[in-house]
Amino acid sequence: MRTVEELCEVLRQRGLKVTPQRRLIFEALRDSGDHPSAEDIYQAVIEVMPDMSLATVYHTLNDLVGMGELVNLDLGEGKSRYDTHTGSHCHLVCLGCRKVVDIMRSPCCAELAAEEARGYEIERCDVVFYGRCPECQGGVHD
Amino acid sequence: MRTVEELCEVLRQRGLKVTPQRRLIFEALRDSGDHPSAEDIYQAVIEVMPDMSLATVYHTLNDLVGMGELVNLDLGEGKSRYDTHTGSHCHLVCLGCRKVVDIMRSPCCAELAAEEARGYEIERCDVVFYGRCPECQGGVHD
DNA sequence: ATGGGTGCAAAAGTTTTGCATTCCC
DNA sequence: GGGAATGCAAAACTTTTGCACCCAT
Repeated sequence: MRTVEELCEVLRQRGLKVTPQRRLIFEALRDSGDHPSAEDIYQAVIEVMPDMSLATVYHTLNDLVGMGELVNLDLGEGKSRYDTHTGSHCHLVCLGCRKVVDIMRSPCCAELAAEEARGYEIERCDVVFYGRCPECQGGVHD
Repeated sequence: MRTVEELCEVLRQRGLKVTPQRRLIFEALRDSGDHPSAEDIYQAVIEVMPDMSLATVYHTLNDLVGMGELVNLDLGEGKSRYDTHTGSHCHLVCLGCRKVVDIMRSPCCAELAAEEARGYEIERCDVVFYGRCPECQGGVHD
């Protein structure tokens, strides 16, 4: 992820405005090592700016996704998570605690044989591994 | 996917009841070549049984998923799609028309090096390719 | 007859939208 | 000053749940 100042510069270059709310959301994204949901970001920012609206959080996150500065992850939880790593990589999700970790390698299956691609122009490939992290092994299952 | 009669037999073996609603939902799944959403199945069954409730559709689909007879696909659309192919395979989604096709091969990236797995017990791996089908190429983007 | 299934409506949860007000440029 | 951003509330949308009634076994 770019620095907060770089993201502000991206906004300016697009004629968008740099507001305290947006700067705070950028900082929350930078500080959330994890893969936060919109609600996670909202909870983080209202610690500092209690009047911030959840709608503002969604607007800003959607803007970042639209500018290619953030990735919207759908891990089958019924809500989105966001990833500041915009490069191609895989994810590993714990079926117990739902923790998500990055696997920093390009999906090896990104190569699709011509007869498999059926004439599609492939744009990207999402790979998600599901398993149990060390802490959740041996415990109750789901 | 099993035949409708086989699915009914699975229900009986579990002490569950075979109702006209459930049989109709099984038929709708069998006849929807595609990867239908709950709403798609609902629209199909109310053609025949107009009083069927959407809640019944959800109940039955969830039961099938719980019994391992159906797979709940999350393709980042904000709603679930269902796949009667329960074996391991990949999916290819058109970013234009959202059509989904199966790629009948086991995800080759299912092998995760020990240092990448970080001690996780890997259970399964979802692979989704995103691209543009022949009909949606050259047209407007999204 | 009995326990599970169904239909209806309401609820829950996430995300979007309309609109008046605020404020960055 | 002007147009975009914000906050609030309501709406949209998918999915779940509570409950009274019904029906397959």
